[in-house]
Amino acid sequence: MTEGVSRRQSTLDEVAELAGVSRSVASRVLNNAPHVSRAKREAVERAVHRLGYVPNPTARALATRQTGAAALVVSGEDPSIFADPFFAQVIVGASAALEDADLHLMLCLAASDRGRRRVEQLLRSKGADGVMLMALREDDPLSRMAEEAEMPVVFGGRPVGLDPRWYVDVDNVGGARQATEHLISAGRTRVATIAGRLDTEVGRARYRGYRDAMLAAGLDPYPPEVGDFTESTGAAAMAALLANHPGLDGVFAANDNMGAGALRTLREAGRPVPGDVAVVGFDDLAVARIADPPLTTVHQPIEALGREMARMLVALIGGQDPTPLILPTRLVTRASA
Amino acid sequence: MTEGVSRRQSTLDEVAELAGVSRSVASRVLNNAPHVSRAKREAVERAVHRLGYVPNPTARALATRQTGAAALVVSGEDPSIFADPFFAQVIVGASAALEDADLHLMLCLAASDRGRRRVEQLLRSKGADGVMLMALREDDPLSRMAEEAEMPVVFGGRPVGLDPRWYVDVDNVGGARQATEHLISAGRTRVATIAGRLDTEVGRARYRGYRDAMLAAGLDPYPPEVGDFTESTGAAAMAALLANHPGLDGVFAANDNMGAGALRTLREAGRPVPGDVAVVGFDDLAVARIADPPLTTVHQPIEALGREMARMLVALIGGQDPTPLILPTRLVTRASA
DNA sequence: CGGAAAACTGGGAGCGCTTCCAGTTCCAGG
DNA sequence: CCTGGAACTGGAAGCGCTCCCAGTTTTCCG
Repeated sequence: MTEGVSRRQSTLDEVAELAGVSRSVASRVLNNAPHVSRAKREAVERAVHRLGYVPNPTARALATRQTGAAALVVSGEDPSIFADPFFAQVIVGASAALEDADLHLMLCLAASDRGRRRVEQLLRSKGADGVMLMALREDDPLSRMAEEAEMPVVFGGRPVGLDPRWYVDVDNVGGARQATEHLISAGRTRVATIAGRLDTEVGRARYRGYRDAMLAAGLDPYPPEVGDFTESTGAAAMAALLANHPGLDGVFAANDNMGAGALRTLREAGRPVPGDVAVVGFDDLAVARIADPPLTTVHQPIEALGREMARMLVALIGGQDPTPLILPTRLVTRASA
Repeated sequence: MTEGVSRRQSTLDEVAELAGVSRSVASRVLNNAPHVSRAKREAVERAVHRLGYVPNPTARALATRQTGAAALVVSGEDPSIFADPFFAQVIVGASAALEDADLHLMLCLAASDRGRRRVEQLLRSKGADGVMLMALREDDPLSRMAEEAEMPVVFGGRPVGLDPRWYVDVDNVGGARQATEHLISAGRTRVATIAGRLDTEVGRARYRGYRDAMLAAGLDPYPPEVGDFTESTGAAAMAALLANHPGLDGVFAANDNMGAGALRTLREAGRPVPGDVAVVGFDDLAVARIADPPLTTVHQPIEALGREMARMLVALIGGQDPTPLILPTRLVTRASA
């Protein structure tokens, strides 16, 4: 009859006792530190095995002043922003890199006031060894908190109006320029843009890229029609564009969701794509492949973004001073342009 | 000149000293426990404020034997399974519920062997107060680990071959039946199905629902054409179906991704939807709305799934014994059927 | 106004682990 | 056979907080 009843977790003391050594030696074995004779090392290992001992991470954390966890904070006033598959990919990348450093991933959706307060708590109480911050808005209270935190902080994408010391970003300006140039080089001259919220750096940067490309080609940039990166606002923006500039023959949408929305509006308006109007998106998410017609878009290495953020954070935690990173983008040509 | 230099974090002892009380009293104030006079309470609060004191969660965890965190473990041999927007929504729900209980969310993608070992470590070392488990496969090693863990465990969706004590699931059988009935009641009689992997409970349950509905209507169920829940395998499965049963007039796809793939194949094969072949999906993710034609599908309350899992876990952690939950689904009629 | 009950207080013993440091032991080399 | 140093070892002092408990002060009635 196996006694499955909750036998208390065994401790390092018990291991040491069973192995006939002191707690210090047992500890050294577990952290494979030097100064342990082969014999004792083996004795301890045997004891660990027999007892099924697992070190208590909390106690270890208290003693070492290292929590063994890194936090990924996603800001935004609406938790649904997180539903964007973008974040899932970031997480996959970050998770893998943290795993390599044997750190746990804490996820904080800092949408509500309450959530933000908890993040502040986390930052100030050193509840994690470091933090990755994403999707900050203009005047986001998290910016201030992050600055005051005496803790490694890595930004994912540069926040508006801040110039953080450590960040990983994607070449949004370059990508948007490339997308617009693609449209222009295909002979389109009346190219409008559906921009993302201009209180985000992504929204601004992609608009800037569009604008640069237009000016460089000697064309007049259109005033940006702004959406909030969702399909429905993309559709609405496209409708507005069509109403104000019926003659346009190309559209650069600041992300794929809005691009898909634009395609829908164009379809409903009976304007063939790409025959009449060509459309380019940004992100290269699944929706771009599924859209009809499949959306030409700017691919960005999202998983790599997450991975590099985590790596940078790990370096920071390790006392190094890594340099910021800007990841390249690349145009993916499909049927829509 | 403000001394921004890393002044050591202040401790409860310092607060107590500044407030002129003992550490115990200060502690009681912080946990607003009874037996503290109004005067001392205020004195402590003032000291906390002046020192900018924030309790150290690690020390608290060690003393209370509660980590203040719950883990969400997503199994699967491929981390990309996590890219499914499904999980993002689960997380939004779970995160909100955990926030209410003031618990942090740890996310574990247990794809690699290494990842699985880390989860085991977590389970055995009580590195979290409880665990939510999702996407288990048949014979998933996590099942055994979860059983042995002396820690609250809640399953999201029932794992194949296990009958866990606590879980939250969605009415997959009922939803699939409903979807199939919808097809049948629209006059379709040659209804095939694109099933999800049959080594997952979801895949099996949805196939069972399809089968039940067909039999109940006196129709012959088709053998399932199996995909792995991705768009491309959905497209491939549809192609296979078309090759084997060119006469079919309806398809129930076990999720929206595969449904979207099916739509693509049908479009490429020149089979009008829904005129020639009607299609119904499952999940009601964004892709269903964006698909062309928009996909009729079975809506499942994903965010609620996450929320209820977290709530159940919180109850369990609180020593209660909640009952399993099966969340209802509902048919959403769009153009594809 | 006395005494019992209730409210409050602070000392101290942990929680389980790391790590400093003062010994001990063990070898070469002299 | 002795000596200095390198290799080990284990005692003990924390890490910062909770909480039991015994002692002290109030409060409330009869």
